[in-house]
Amino acid sequence: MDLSGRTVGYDELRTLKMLALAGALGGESKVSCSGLAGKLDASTQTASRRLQRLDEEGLVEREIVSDGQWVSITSEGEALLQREYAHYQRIFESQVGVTLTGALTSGMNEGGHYITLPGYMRQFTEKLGYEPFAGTLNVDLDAESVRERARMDALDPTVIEGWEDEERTYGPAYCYPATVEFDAGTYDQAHVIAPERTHHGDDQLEVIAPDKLREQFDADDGDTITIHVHE
Amino acid sequence: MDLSGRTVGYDELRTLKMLALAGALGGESKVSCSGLAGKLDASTQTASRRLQRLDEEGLVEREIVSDGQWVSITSEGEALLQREYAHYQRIFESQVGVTLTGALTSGMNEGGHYITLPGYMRQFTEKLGYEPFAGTLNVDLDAESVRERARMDALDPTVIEGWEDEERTYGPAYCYPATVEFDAGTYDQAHVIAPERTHHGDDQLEVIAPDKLREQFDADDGDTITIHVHE
DNA sequence: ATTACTAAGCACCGAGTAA
DNA sequence: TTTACTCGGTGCTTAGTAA
Repeated sequence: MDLSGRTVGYDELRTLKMLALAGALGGESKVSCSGLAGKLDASTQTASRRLQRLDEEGLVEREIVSDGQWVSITSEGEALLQREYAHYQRIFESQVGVTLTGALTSGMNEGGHYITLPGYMRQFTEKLGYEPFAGTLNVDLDAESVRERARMDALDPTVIEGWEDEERTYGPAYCYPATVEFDAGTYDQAHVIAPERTHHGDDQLEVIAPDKLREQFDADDGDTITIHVHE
Repeated sequence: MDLSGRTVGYDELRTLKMLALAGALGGESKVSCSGLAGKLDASTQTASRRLQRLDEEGLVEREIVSDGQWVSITSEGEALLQREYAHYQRIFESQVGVTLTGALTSGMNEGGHYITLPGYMRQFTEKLGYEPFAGTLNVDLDAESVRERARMDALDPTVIEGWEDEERTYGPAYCYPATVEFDAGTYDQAHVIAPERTHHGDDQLEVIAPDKLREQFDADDGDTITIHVHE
């Protein structure tokens, strides 16, 4: 299973979790290798190495001072912890699924172009059971939802394979079944579609559906909509 | 940091988590080494070995059949996952603390004897700021609370050191600040006291306080009481 | 197809050391 | 005190094989 693609061992994640518990998530936290080594039940060398590695991977930022170091977890590191948390939530909480809210936007609508390409379209028909309307519904997620979104990683998506033509390659995408709530009503045969690797902090969400939702629900830019991503 | 004392590597925990996600928590789940290997991004041999190890540690139970194996996570394994979950909750949830409910009981009241020993009493005065009443309030936790209790591990307790006299040694104990709710009212200067290593499935909880709570709140055996363990 | 053993390779760990 | 380097030893991983 991916830990965000990189070569991050699970022991590193454990170290990252320790740092988060030590308060390195909100902002900087003063850490010493010997102190960390104690918590990890390992040598100071190992603690030092783990911190270096986390640094190299971009999961933490450090400022080394004479009597220790100031460590803060980056947004990438936070995303990793969120993903792990989402797994445990999925294990222990009966309430699965993620509810996101945001404002409808036209955005750049790049997605709308891509999904019509035959390499993708064929797979939608096959794997989702419908041919999506040739455009995506774009949502500007609110801050809370941008964070919540990480929990989608705990669900298992329908994987749309990447492919290539003569000119370029097209990356894989993940589809999550979703229900969309508009002011005018609810639509429940939609899917959230996301590139294989969602950048943390991305506040754009794209939805596909067999129908032109914007028209069907008479929705305009700025309307607040709620997306319930289910399992 | 302890993973329940035993030599359980973090990689094993990761495997256990995967099994839980595969449904091995509620009951048995059919697993094959190759499938598990895929999820773990490791070889089938490693998957096999991890399962063996989890079995040896008593964290899972297995029944090997011709085309795979049926795996179920033991209560000990579940406790381990709960502890890990509690850590993440502590990281991400502002609402920390654990609320437990149960029935008042006289029990054997072993604790009541121990706490009066000078080796402990001295530390209570010093570290908790009061001299506890010479008896513990014993609570029979309900099933839900027995599970919830694992989350206390994510809080950091006041540690009462172990000691010894000529005859025997006395183990260390953990104290967690707590508020106790009786029918007759609420008391908020209490502590839950637990031996260093709580046995999973233990449904007994012991509370100490400067006053004789049973008398002060006119409580009898069988009364339902709520204990809120805070940070 | 399974699970799991053995053996070779390699990555990780920690002692010692430097700055 | 720190952090982090080098360097042996250990133990985990994987390929191959057996059942």
